[in-house]
Amino acid sequence: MTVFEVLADPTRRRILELVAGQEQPAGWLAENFDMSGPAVSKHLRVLRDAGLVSVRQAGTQRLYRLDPGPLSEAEQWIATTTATWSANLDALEAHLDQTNP
Amino acid sequence: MTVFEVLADPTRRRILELVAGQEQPAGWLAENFDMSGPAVSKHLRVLRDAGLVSVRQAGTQRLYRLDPGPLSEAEQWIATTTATWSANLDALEAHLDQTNP
DNA sequence: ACCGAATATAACTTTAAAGCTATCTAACTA
DNA sequence: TAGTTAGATAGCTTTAAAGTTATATTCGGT
Repeated sequence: MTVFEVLADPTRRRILELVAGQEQPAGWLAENFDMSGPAVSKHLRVLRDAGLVSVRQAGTQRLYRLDPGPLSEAEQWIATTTATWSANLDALEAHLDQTNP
Repeated sequence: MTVFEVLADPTRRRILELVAGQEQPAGWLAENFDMSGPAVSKHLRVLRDAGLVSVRQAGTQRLYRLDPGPLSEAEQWIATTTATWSANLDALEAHLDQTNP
């Protein structure tokens, strides 16, 4: 599953927001959503497999925290694509300046 | 459909790359993919609805170009989330520096 | 060793996205 | 104005993601 596919789901984006500030136990995360525990657990699984979160066992609970690596991968794609766009925009403007002084 | 949902599909991401540099006709875009024309047309529809591309009629063909607005929206979400993460990382390091001089 | 709490996995159902073929629309061209 | 080309829409099928309940696992406490 690619980063963008993982980010497509709003529940998963919200989870990432919740664990960005500090690590949080799975149970507490689940409380934030209007769905069953297993459903949230499955989302956590997807996030783990994609490397977007990491887990740490603390007694009986599992603490999740953000792992920003894959996020910057996505950010890069956006930045590159946008850069290509503005490069071309600049070229166009330069051309207009030249032909229409 | 949210920006991230739209970006989840690899065909759509590739289309955005193809129209980032300069506007391109729908037919030429379709040639770049191993799928039917209508399938590509549907992706273009999704991209239009999301405001990620705009179209211009040129004779018999339709020229698509990137519209970067919604992209920066997605970029912002990533940036904010990452920022929250590093803010906390900084706080943690400061704490460690303080307790472990 | 046993029990309860926290979380994960299994098996299943429902829904929607993505593809296909066939058909329609719009614009240029003879 | 009839034909041709470019592209979009309609209707349909298949696949996979996301949810559900039930069951399994793992750890700490008694």
